[in-house]
Amino acid sequence: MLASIYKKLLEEYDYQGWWPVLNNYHPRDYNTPNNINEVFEVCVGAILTQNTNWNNVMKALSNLVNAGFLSPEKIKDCNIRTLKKLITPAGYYNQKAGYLKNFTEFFIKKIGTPTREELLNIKGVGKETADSILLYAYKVPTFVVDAYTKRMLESLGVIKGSEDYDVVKDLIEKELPKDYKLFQEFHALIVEHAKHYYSKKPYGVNDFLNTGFLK
DNA sequence: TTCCAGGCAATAC
DNA sequence: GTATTGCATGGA
Repeated sequence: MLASIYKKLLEEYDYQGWWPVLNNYHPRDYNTPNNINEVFEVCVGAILTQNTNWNNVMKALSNLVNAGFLSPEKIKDCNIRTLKKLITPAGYYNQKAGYLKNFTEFFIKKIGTPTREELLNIKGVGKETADSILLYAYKVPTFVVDAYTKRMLESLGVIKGSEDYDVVKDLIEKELPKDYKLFQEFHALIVEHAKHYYSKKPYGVNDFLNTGFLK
């Protein structure tokens, strides 16, 4: 079921090349992020994009880059007010500035790939952000369940919609090869698809996935 | 003008 | 244990 959804979405939208680094998507390149700076950038983006559209996140990331602040050392040492100002376009900047400080402190100490547990212990990193960081920054095959994913799967009748995050995550992972490349593409494709069909109510109207092949 | 976005933590029930 | 609420900008 989920494999056929993935296949259909891939046919429709092609490879997405997530996670964007320096504003660039990179379809079929699964080596990105290539270095520690890019890894850090993906993590920062994952925190900034919480309940916020990517366009606003790009503005915040650009501000950080232009100010020379997109590095662990800078974010760790900078004045919190300065940080808030730079990330203002991403919204919730009072909270997110603190979240970035918390994450950066962890990032500087941590050697190698963090565990999900470690990430979840950081104030400001919840399940989706932790999984985004693992999947897109560290290439760990863990699936990212977002609001779009649940919305789409509910509309398609795959889930009820009231399931907990980890239940949906396990359900998806169970039915697919545990491959970080596939997980990256599938999540990105779901977001792309959902922007078309699951952003406005009523959800799922004219979704080509919902017109017969699943039923 | 209203609605929404690639959630999270704190609080209330 | 589950449901609500506050957080905020910028684009459609």
